[in-house]
Amino acid sequence: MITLTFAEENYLKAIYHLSDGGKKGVSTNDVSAEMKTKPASVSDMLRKLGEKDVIEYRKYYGLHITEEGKKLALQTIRKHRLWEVFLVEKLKFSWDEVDEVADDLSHVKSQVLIQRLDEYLGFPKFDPHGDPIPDEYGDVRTRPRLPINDLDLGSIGQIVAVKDSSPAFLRYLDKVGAYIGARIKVMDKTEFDGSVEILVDNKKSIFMSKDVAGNILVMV
Amino acid sequence: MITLTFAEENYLKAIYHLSDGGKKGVSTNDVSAEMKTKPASVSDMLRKLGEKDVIEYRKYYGLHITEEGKKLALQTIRKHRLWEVFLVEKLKFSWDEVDEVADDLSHVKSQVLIQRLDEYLGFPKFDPHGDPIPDEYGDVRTRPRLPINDLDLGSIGQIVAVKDSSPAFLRYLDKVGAYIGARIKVMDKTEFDGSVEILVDNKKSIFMSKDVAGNILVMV
DNA sequence: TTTTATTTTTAGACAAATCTAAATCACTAA
DNA sequence: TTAGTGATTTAGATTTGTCTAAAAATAAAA
Ligand SMILES: [Mn+2]
Ligand SMILES: [Mn+2]
Ligand SMILES: [Mn+2]
Ligand SMILES: [Mn+2]
Repeated sequence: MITLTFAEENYLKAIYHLSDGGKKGVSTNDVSAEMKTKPASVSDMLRKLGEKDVIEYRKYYGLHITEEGKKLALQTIRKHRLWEVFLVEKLKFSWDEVDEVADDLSHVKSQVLIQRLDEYLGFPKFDPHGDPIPDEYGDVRTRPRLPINDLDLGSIGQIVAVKDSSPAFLRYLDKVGAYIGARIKVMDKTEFDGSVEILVDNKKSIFMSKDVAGNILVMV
Repeated sequence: MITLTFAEENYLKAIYHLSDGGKKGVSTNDVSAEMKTKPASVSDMLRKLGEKDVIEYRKYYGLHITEEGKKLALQTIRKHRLWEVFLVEKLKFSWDEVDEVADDLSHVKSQVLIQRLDEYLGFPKFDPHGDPIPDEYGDVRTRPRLPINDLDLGSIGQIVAVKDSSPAFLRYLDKVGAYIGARIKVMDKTEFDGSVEILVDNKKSIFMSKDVAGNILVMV
């Protein structure tokens, strides 16, 4: 049985995200930027993760996450997202405050704890940012979703997730009145700068830059 | 502002308990036994805790916890006990399963988390083992309580806490039907071996050894 | 193809927390 | 009052995770 340390677990989760769930290859510098540690530290960690067979690592050529690695990462992600649900649903945190705390909580060891928490929360399928919560076997039911950018003029959809979960971005969304579950319609698209105007819940109109529109994911 | 590492926090909590809340002096071997680490490791840690002024440490003569140390220990204890309440009240853990998990949870950094948790739990005053939960300023309202041993024959009282919180002892109490809040009456005391017979809730009679009786605390 | 720039790894150091083995101190029992 | 025992500390090693500085490898440009 593979056991990971606290830090290895963190790296693996970051690698999973950078891998886009296992498709893309990932470089040392990618991981360094994501983890905010120096490339030298990353090299060392990659060697260890390679030895534990959770990634396939070739010196100077980056890494690929393995099936085993994916499974373990998904367990950590499951815990993280369940705690995020707990913090928002039960403790009334706002969605921009939960990530850091959930990161801490998700390192608590007990299996039973997570089972009971899941049950207590009513087996939620998505976290406060719209990201799917893997089940205890690591299965994750993805739903097709695309950035507002990719919608045609006049098309309608529903906001189901955000790509960027940084507090700054989430607070911006709060301010303009965008939220997970909101029904939207694309009212205008500006070719020149990629900005978009959408109508939320048939009531409120929001202008947003290309950058913002690219970070809001909708289901059509 | 004094900041303690994960391990220092654990040691300080153990020291607080061994100090009986600050009265008694504590030896290196005491701490070693409590923490299940070697005396050599303890010596090193005591030096560090001494440098941080959370204990007063004289080589070869043991230690005393300082006021500052008490405050910090009580913060950790507060977190620990609030999490224990959460696990029992909300996640349906039994009282013999919570200590280890609560130990992990109580190292999560966020202040806000603990405030919100406290609020969510309805500002509980006691944990599942009957121990008082310090408030955010470290104030702890103690109530007079004494071991069943010290009760006279025929006297009545109410179980308010246990001195030993080990799973083995707690499961024993479950088995014989003793619990926090139970009303008891001392029916018999045997001088010879210190064993006691009590009547629980005017219904169930329990025989217990001196050892057991000494670990059940009652309010008269 | 050769040079240059960028990325990545190695080497060496450090802090934290632990251990074992050896040395030292303090108390106690002759 | 001193020898011996037990408690405690020191010395030195190990693991984990991080860093800086320097070396090496790859990728890009000339
Ligand atoms: Mn998160
Ligand atoms: Mn999330
Ligand atoms: Mn406890
Ligand atoms: Mn307790």
